[in-house]
Amino acid sequence: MDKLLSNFQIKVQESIYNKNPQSSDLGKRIIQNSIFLIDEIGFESFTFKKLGTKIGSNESSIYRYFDNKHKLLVYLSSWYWAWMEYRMVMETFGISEAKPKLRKAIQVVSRAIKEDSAYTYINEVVLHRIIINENSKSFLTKEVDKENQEGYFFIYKRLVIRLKEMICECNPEYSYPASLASTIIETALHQHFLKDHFISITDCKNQTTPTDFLLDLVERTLD
Amino acid sequence: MDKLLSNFQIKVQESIYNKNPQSSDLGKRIIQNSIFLIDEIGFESFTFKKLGTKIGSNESSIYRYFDNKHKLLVYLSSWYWAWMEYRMVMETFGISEAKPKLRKAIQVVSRAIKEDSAYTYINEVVLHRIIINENSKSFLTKEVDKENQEGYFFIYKRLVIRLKEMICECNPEYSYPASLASTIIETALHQHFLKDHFISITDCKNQTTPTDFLLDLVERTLD
Amino acid sequence: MDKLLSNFQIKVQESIYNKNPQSSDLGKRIIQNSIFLIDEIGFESFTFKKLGTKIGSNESSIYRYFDNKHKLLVYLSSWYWAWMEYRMVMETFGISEAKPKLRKAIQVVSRAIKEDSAYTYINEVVLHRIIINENSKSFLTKEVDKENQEGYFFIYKRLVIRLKEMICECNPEYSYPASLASTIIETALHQHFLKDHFISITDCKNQTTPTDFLLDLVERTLD
Amino acid sequence: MDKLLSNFQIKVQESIYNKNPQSSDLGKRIIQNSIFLIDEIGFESFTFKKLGTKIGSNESSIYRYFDNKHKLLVYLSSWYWAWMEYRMVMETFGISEAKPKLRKAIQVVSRAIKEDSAYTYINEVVLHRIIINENSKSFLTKEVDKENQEGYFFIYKRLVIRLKEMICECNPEYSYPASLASTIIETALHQHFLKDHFISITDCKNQTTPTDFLLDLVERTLD
DNA sequence: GATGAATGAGCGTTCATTCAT
DNA sequence: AATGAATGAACGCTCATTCAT
Repeated sequence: MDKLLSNFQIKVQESIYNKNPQSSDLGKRIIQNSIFLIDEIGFESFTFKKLGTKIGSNESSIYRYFDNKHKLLVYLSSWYWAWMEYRMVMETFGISEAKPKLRKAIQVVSRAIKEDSAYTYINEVVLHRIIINENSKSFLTKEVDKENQEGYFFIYKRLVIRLKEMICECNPEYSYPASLASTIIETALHQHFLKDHFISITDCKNQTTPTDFLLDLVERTLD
Repeated sequence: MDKLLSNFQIKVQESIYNKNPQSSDLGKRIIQNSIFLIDEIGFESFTFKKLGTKIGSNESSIYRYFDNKHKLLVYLSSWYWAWMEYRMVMETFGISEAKPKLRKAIQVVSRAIKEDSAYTYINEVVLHRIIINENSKSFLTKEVDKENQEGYFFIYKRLVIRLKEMICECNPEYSYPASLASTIIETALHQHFLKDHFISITDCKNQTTPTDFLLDLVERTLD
Repeated sequence: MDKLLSNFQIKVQESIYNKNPQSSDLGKRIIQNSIFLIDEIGFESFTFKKLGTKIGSNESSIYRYFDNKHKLLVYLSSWYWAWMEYRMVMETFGISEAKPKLRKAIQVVSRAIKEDSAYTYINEVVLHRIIINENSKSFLTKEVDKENQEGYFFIYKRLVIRLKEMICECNPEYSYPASLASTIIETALHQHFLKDHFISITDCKNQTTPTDFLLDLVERTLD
Repeated sequence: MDKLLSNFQIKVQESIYNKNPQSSDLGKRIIQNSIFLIDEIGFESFTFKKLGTKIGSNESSIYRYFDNKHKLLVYLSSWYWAWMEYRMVMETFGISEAKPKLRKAIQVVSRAIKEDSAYTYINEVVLHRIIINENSKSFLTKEVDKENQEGYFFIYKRLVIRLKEMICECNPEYSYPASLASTIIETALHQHFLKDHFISITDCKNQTTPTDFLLDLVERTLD
């Protein structure tokens, strides 16, 4: 499957970028290094100027690809969720029973990403770290409605809806499948954050991942 | 109780501010108007310069109270959670049974804030709106660990821990009381956001608040 | 005469351009659309990038024709004055008496351009508008003397000198024929501007054109 | 009279600046040196950064006074015309006859400014030079109507109207007093420019100033 | 000849902050 | 204690231009 994935190009909403970063070497360097740089200094301190310095290129070149750092974050976020969705679809594909299928899906979205799959210029371990810290900033803005209409969060929402459908298949009577699905996705990130920074308000440790908590939670809820 | 509350001063960690904004008229105007301004233009666009203009005061005066806008956000956030904790404590005080007590607590933290209690210079309806949008930005930073050590998030965590304890009282066997508690708090905000912006991935509407979803979720989980 | 004009190529100083825009389709599109774009957004906001976008071409292509936007303006200006001179020569050709000849010449340079002659890719109505607004910027620069030596304003000056000669023929005793001629040309543009923007300091209206004022002025001056 | 002038503060429309440059030492240095710098390098090349360097101050300080270089130009222009108006009023004050009064007014607005009156931080000789070159750029913009409504060109127009009234007093029958007045002002500048750069299309020399031409023109026109 | 990509330089602006009052 | 003025630093962005194809 990894072989297969390596040929598969993750597709991100065109409206987010001016020029597809996957279409050139510079574009790939922008993506690759923005992940490292955001991880290193945080999104607030991150600027195109610093990124330009890192990739040995003028910041003006980066503007060819993205209008501003916010759009770049939306891109990274979309890429992450597209990748996540792909994995979820692949890993649950062969499972016919509803419950094991949902369990697998939850595992996919909540497990720690342990090794770099190395089949692209994107380091998924680091990307996962920045998604935990920065994902919500991509939509917690004053422009969220306008950007939502332009499809900026389409992939993210599609993933949640897939999860919701799996929940419905498990228990068609359940009243809050969408809310549960969005809570799972959000919690998968949030508990990771808590385990790293606010350990007193989570039960997750490096051994006990959010996965255990979520699997348990969903099982109790849907049964 | 409202009477009581009006005399009760919400106390916020001293390390956050340079001079207590509750100690002067200017300080109160800073708090009062920062809430309105952040609600209006968003935290990213918010600056001390703009706030200064709004309150008819020089920006340099605001520095007497807060070192930077991030600390002001932490203050507002802490104030919100202190206020929430106070309400939770008050409203659950008389309830002796564990389950109804927890139910009430969940209601308090997740219900829509409908009317302005008007007993302070703080507009809680608007504050609630900015907490939904900006709360996570107060800790999703590179300085989180340092600031956590200085107690910036103490009140927030104490509230979660109170909730966790109520969960434990309901079901001492349950393995993830802290994670569940933090998930409740997070979800209470997040589902509000979704209902306002991403309606396709929530079941909450203006009628069906996050409260219903959370009460149902917790009941199923702990029984 | 229109027939004749359509075959007649307005010739502009070679030193202004790198490649003659009349020699290719792209060149003509550059001229045609630069007139519309300058009219639309003003010369200050006008850039080759925006022009490139408008004509569906890369900005670098425009550099083949003009070194910079200033030279393009000089080109448009020269084209306008060459066209104006041509019309003046044509329309006064058959008139033998000095005074009616001068009167006709003044009419030609000062009248409102009402209809699009449509025999070229250049919209003269719009070009007239941008000449009113931008002509003086072509010479009010620090480089004026150098550019003047290179012949950038040759056509403009030749037109004024033609007018001066007509003035001399009317009244060989008059002491300021050149100043009067240049004032006529300048005033023909300036009063158009005033009538559109500063109506309190002109007597020109849409009915009373600069022509009336100028004819009257010259008549009184030369008699 | 010079004594009197030195106490008289030229007043410029408040809407043009953020902070009155006459109110501080830095403000005066900004005005003083902007005149020299614009004269030296031209308005197109002039930037706040360069001005900041010249006055040994950060460009950001200049923004306290003017939003942009265009507003600074409008300020200089307004100052010039206010100063001109003041001189015109003073020098014509004692003249009761209409014709000599008008002649004096024309002399005031068109004569070469020969010496620095030295009673302010403003060098009028240099200011006159930049007005000749840059004045028209203050209104030949896309924003002219909006700015006109905000009173940016009030002083300029008031001067023209004063001149117009003098013309009317000379000859109440004359049909184009406003156009003649605006032409005089414009020509006073334009002929100065031509004498310095396009000598072939003016009769003005260093000896024969625009004044002679204009006095003659007006006399012939109004008699 | 025309184009697309990339770039260096610098512009206008804002921000957070300091200093003097 | 509060304010106003001034500033250094850096941000986001655009421009004109070059280079390779």
